[in-house]
Amino acid sequence: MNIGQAAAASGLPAKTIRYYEEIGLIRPMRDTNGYRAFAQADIHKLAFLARSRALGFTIEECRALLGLYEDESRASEDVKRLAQEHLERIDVKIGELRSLRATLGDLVSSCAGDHRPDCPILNDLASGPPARKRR
Amino acid sequence: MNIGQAAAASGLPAKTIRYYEEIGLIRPMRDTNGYRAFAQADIHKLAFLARSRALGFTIEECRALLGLYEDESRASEDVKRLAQEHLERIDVKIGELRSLRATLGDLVSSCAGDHRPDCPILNDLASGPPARKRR
DNA sequence: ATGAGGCTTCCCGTAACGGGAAGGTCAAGC
DNA sequence: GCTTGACCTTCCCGTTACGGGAAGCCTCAT
Repeated sequence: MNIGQAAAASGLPAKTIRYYEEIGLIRPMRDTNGYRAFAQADIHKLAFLARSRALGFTIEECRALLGLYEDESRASEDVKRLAQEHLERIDVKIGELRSLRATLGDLVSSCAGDHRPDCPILNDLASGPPARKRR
Repeated sequence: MNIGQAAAASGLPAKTIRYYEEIGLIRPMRDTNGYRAFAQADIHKLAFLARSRALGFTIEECRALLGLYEDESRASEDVKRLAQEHLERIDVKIGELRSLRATLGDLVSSCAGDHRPDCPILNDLASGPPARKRR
């Protein structure tokens, strides 16, 4: 299996697969012509990585997860902790975005959005970031 | 006012201020010794930028907003549209994160997290990203 | 033999800065 | 007058996870 087929089978772009090899996430064999030769085990790893990345894990977390995946003597505790930390990061991020969304939503709805220059959005922006706690 | 004071007054790190000058967001004067000399107008712009960035606008959006801010003949419509688009991006992002959070939350709570190797999280990851629609 | 795809490596660009080096400047204290 | 320490300057590298594109080899079908 060369890289095009590995890409189709794993759902990852060829560029990404090459990158994963470069940073040592996978180590496919090489044919005599220099082409990468992917074994089924490689395809499985790639699919694992694709899914992990899709769930938002960073590359380094994926590396750790892959290590745990291949370690028969792992403790599920270690896996869970990684996922838990990621989950918390997501919650923090959601919180930040919701806060942003609220502020921005207020501003947007307070702006007439017509041909006149007066704009509460610009007024808010011009009031700067410090001393911004006046509710 | 040199850069340290401008930083304190605007709430932006000096590094960021230099960067903003480099990409043409501001154009402070220079003293004879080569030090940047910030006028009040520059401080206002910096505060505007700090607030805009804090609201999640990209640098290019900030550039546009700053342009509108300084354009007395602007239409608030243009400002509102920029903010509206940003708002929609935020909503999309929140949606994605919530979806992720749901999936990840299920996985985390399904994992025993003990010393044993069995782990539903790894099982899920190993099932790859394609054909993942089976509810 | 030639053309169309694949494959290879290599290098640049992304967003928005942060860290740190090497060196000039300024105000204060001795 | 000199030194110290706190500023300031420019410059260059590193970050995340790849994507785009060039230059060139391999293979198969016409």
